[in-house]
Amino acid sequence: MTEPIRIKDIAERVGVSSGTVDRVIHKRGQVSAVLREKIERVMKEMGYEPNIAARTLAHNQKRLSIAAILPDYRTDPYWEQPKEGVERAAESVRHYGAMVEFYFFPIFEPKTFLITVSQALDAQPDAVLVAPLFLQEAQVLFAACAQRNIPIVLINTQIEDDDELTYIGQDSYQSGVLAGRLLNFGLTDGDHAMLVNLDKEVASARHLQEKERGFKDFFNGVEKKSVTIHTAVQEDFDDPVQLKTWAEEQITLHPQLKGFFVTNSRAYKLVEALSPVFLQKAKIVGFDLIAPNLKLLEAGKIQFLINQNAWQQGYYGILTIVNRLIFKKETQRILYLPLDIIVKENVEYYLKGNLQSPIMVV
Amino acid sequence: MTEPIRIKDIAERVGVSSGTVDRVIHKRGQVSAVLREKIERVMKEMGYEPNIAARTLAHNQKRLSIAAILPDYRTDPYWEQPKEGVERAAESVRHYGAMVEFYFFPIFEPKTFLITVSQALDAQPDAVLVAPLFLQEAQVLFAACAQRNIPIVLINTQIEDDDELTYIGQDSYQSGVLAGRLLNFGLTDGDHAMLVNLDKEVASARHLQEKERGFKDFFNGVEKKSVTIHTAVQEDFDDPVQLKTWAEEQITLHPQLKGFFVTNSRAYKLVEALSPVFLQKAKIVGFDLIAPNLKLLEAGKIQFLINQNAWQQGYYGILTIVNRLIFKKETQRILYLPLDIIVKENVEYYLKGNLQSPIMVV
DNA sequence: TTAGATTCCGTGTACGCACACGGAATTTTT
DNA sequence: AAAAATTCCGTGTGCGTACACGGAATCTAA
Repeated sequence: MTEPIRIKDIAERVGVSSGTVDRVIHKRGQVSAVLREKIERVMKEMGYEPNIAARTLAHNQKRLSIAAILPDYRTDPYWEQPKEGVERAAESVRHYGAMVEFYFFPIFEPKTFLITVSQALDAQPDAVLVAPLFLQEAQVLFAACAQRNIPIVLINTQIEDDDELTYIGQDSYQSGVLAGRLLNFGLTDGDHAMLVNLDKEVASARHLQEKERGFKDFFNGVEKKSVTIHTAVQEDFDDPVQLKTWAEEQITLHPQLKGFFVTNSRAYKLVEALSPVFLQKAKIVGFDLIAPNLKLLEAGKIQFLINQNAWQQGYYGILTIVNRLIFKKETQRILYLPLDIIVKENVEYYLKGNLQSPIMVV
Repeated sequence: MTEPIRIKDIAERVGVSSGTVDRVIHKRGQVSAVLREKIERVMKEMGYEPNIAARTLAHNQKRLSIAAILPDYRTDPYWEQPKEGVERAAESVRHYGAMVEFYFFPIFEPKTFLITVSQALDAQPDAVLVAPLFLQEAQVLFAACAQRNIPIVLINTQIEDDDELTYIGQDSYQSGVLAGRLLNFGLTDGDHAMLVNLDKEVASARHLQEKERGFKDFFNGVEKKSVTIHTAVQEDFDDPVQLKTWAEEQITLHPQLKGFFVTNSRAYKLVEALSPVFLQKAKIVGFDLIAPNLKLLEAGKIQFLINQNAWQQGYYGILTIVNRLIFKKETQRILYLPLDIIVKENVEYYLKGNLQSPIMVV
């Protein structure tokens, strides 16, 4: 193995001190143009790559505080996963001087979200990780971060923007297409299928719209069977009685209904609202490996779950920030996590956050 | 954030020098029992965790050479993936003084495998990564490694042994069960399905046996449809004409045949041997994201591919070794990688080795 | 031309850990 | 009891990088 090239090697080759090379590397100026170019050339020639361990060690007096603004995990089991991913990542990077402060907001309250945001910003974080559920209110946060010049990483909900936003999560459209494919496997010609939004403010929820678009596009595509698609929204998913009534209505209305695609992690609520008899023939595709869903997957009452990798969204979100601000690495603007297809036979591999051993980005 | 505890902090608290604490940490003796216990106690109390960056930096005069003994990737596209995973990992850990030397052997030649092994061992590696395709011959390698007291990591083929072997790969039995589940989705009552081994020396290939067992167990289980299962072995898979003849025989023999489970990455060879007409109705489940399979998945001629994560097998294999020997971390004996279900709608996420940014285990 | 301002570059120290070296304290031997 | 051997522990240095500090060289202004 060839010995790694050090700053010192570059310096000696050029005939300057290591401090000068360092200034070039960090673009800290104070170096004449001639010398700078020469040093840059020699660095390329010799293939210099910084020693991360040494860099980290030298850096380690620096402290990095990250604000994680997430929906309250106590109001919705889905949000436990990003939280745990963030916690795990925080643990991994603690040694490098990064710390994470959580700020939780109630899942359906845009106004409280704004209050939470201002609390987070008051603490003067160096970076922000956020699940920007509310399009309007998120803009306020984006503006504030742009003004303070601190990087911001979005998870779960993708919002395009002029600023330097990073998104980590799923491709919602594609997940809708995939759901179509999976339902299609289980259905036969003439069946009806229904896309169900068990959510609030669906019209303004970008990711739900995208899923619907993808789902419909699949069945308009070439490979589909002749399946009729319905769509429905039910905002009162927290009231079992009402949900049951609603579900039975749908079934009577569409007797050919054989398949459901629930666009978020609440497939279990739909299953609970459907009669056991009906369930025997029904095919259900949902999202996310949360406990109530897993139970029904195991019982054969949910056929497929698409894993949104919520845990990884949190984990990679933090790692991305640390990579940028501590290791000063280039990071990608958009990281689409895989759309894992989960059945009971492979579910166990996706439960522990996929990363059995702590992983550190270098 | 609480400041990280350093060796120095421990030393001051106990009233000794950092050198003494260091000797306790590394169990290098030269410390009285009383003091040792006291230091160990204080370390726990204060929750000492070594600074990986500093440790790595201090360690860095050490060199670690790893021998990677793999089937020749030129004879079988499957083996490109582990090779690339190993290469990527090698790149990530180069800074830490680890280097990987490849040793390739022809995929069906046990004798050449032995020669390759002795070549690898002649180079005096500090650790070995191997795909032990040949049960008998692998024992020779295990013995040699045990004698030299160097750790060995197995990928792809799991072999139990008394020695301290580490296995990274799939759970073959479970992948068979999963294949059963997937085929079951596409078949209807009364259909026949066939498990096809396009391989040589199947009887002594542990992982193929396990897949078969899992597949059959699924259809003997509760949730299955009434599907009749056949199994077949075809060793002359490299001769298209012969394979075609054989395939047509099977179809005439079993007119109800609607589904195939190919137990390795050669599903594409079966597809090429089947008539287009027959393929329109056939359901095919295979393994691995190699180019010819991907093309057929895209074309809708293969319904499902199960991803064996061959890339990751190589990647995590190297990382495990580095974790053990450089970072001195505990590593797990068995790492079962996920059994990803791949359809054309989610295939793209699994192609780039899943790790877009270089990742280092710490 | 000289003092002052500015640009440019070298030196030194710290980061936390690993380990070699040697000195002090204790035990064993003479 | 003195010498030798052994156990035990502290000190010092290096790993490669980041950055503060200050000195030397060059440039500007009087």
